[in-house]
Amino acid sequence: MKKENISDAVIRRLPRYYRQLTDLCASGVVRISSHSLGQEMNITASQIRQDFSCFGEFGQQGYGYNVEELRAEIGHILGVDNDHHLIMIGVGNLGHALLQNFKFSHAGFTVDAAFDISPAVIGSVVNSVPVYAMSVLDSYIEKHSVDVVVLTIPQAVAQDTADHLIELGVKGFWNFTNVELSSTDPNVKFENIHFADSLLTLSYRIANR
Amino acid sequence: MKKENISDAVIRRLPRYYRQLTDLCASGVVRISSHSLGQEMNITASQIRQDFSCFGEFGQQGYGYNVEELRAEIGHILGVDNDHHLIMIGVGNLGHALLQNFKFSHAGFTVDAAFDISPAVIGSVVNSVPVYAMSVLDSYIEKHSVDVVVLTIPQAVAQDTADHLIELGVKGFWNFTNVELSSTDPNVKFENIHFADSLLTLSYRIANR
DNA sequence: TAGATTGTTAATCGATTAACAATC
DNA sequence: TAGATTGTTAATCGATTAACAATC
Repeated sequence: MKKENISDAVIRRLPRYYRQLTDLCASGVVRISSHSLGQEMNITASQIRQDFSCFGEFGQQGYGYNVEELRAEIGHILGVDNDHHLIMIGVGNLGHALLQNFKFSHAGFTVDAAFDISPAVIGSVVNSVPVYAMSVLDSYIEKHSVDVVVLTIPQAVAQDTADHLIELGVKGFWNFTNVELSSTDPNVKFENIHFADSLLTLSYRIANR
Repeated sequence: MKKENISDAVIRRLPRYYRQLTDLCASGVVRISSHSLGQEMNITASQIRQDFSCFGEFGQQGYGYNVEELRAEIGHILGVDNDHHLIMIGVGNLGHALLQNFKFSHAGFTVDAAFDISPAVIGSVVNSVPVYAMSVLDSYIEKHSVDVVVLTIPQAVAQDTADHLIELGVKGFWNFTNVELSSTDPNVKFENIHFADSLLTLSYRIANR
């Protein structure tokens, strides 16, 4: 175990392992070797063992890995059992869709509240999440613990809103705006969903195959 | 210029360059050097020049790059001037949100139609995109050219739907389901938006800072 | 012209793969 | 026990960075 300097590439594979192992659990598979897991995921057995060894020793020689156990370990590494608290800013079409459909709890998150400027949604409750006015955001954050803010707001106000929230002490952002957010504080983490970048990548691939 | 074997990492940086250059254009910046572009994007000047040199020679010694020209070149490489045609399958909350808000045209895509099984949306028109019944999907694809299918459907039917569409000749998928789609045909391209993977990555980062 | 900056080649760094002793 | 498979060290591969001649 050498918990130092886990590379971005490794971290991004963890959710994939977790997903695959969840599927295997659901199919009732009890044990799996790095070799067969690799075949299913199109990853070499070597890489899988390397990846896991960053965090501990989860297998057994001659046997492989217990699926349920390994799933729990990786889930733990990812923090699904941490009960993080989250609020959403911007309850437009996309925010609404996420509140309705996305299983935040599967990733260990509780959605406590949502905020918007539109009187049309303020006061409503979406999938049991109350929608408040932006004017009460500051006092909300002062009173509650907020680990992550979901930004589903227009591009134009993205960086300003993020800056304001960082000042209030927010350290995690799930950013759906097509803007590269940044902070001078390296402890503030941004995870971006850049729809446009993704579609452009696909555009390149279908044009250059 | 050596258009062979462009790595995934390079391709994924192209949309970011395009985005930054679009912003610079909008700000009226005329020229930029690899050094200043790198500072703005947190990328080394070397890497920027390496990346661009995969596709051609877009700069001028002693001057740098003309912003508008470079933006056009990268847009061209990404295929934004290709007029690709796209249909959406699944007009639930998320599909609806994309149709309403996402600027498909900025990436060079025209959304021709959407399909769903729910009578509640069949026959409706969302942001001037007509929603048809799934039962007419096959005949639609036979009659029209479809470059990309957006999959905003439930997980459970994702791989089956994709398989069926691949048989019908579809070669590009923008996949929003939390499923790893695959095809034996290497010419079929998948680009995934895995919300859950993204949030889990953020969960890891805030838990391990 | 002199200064700036490119495109490209060479050097470095990091990530992936292969190999293998340890051991269940 | 013999076969299988791990965790880890070493070898390879590829991507990033540095350096520099070419030249605007």
